[in-house]
Amino acid sequence: MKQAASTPTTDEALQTLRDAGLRLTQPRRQIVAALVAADGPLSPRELHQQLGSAACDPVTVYRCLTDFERLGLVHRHEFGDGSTRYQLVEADGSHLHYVICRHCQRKDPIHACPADLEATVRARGYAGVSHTLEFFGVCPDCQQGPDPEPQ
Amino acid sequence: MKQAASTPTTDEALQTLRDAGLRLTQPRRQIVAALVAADGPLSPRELHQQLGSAACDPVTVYRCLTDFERLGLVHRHEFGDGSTRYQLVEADGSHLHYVICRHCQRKDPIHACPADLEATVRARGYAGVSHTLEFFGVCPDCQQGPDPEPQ
DNA sequence: ATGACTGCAAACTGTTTGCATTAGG
DNA sequence: CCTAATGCAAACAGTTTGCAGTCAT
Repeated sequence: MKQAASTPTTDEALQTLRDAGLRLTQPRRQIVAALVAADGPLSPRELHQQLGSAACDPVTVYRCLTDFERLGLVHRHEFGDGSTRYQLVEADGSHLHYVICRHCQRKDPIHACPADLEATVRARGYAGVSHTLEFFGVCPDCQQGPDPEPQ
Repeated sequence: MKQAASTPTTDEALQTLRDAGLRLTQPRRQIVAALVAADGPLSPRELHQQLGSAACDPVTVYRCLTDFERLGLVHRHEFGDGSTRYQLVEADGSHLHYVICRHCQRKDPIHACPADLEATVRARGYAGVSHTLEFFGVCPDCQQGPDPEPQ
């Protein structure tokens, strides 16, 4: 038996690409590795910075992330701050959601997922259902201090 | 007693603005009226087009919608198509969520809301909690015909 | 070999910002 | 009046697109 929700290894993720008929190019390998190593959602820009500009072109990061999402390899987050973030889905297909502090922009993972609501959607006849969910609020710290960290 | 979930009237919405200390300017009145009349989420661009370019500057639409969201007057949607959409919240504070067809981009309202999950967030000490939730899938029509409406 | 993929450059779109002017209370 | 709010112009950021060269298979 394996553990409930573990991040896929780089090899497992690469296998997903191979199975989908995608070529295992150098940029893709590096992007996958960075996603596996990441501890939270990354924007295309952040991802590219971590790889170093020598690794590949920023455009390639966009293209790869789009493909990876289509394969269900990564989950897309819309934090409402102008850029999309991506995070590897767990081995069991689960993913996290976050609360974003309206004041300090801090992202706090929440272990709650409306996976059950997807059943409602499937009942409508939709296939390949996924979802994005983000919470927004003012974190405890920012409620306390009159001005802990505006930005 | 009043009905469960009805769209606020223009006057009710304007009162909200007044209560918040915002001035009832001409552009704001028109934007509120357009939101009340709307039957679904509108992007700033769509909203501005409905008003007619004579009504006000597009920038004003952005500023107003941002303010309105802060007041909890409108709900923000992130359909992942590059632009944010706004919709008036119901009189009882409820709102709708949507399924977006990955193929034809159709938006289908879903009467399911993870309002209960917000309790989890509040339990963490967050205040003024709100959320965005969108579902994505392939609608029945697009599953049928091999190519009903690619775009 | 050959088609998928990348890199580069440039276009685009949605959104934000600064500042002078206008108008709401 | 006096300040919030608007309009205008311009900057910005993230993302997309076209095309020629390159690399995985």
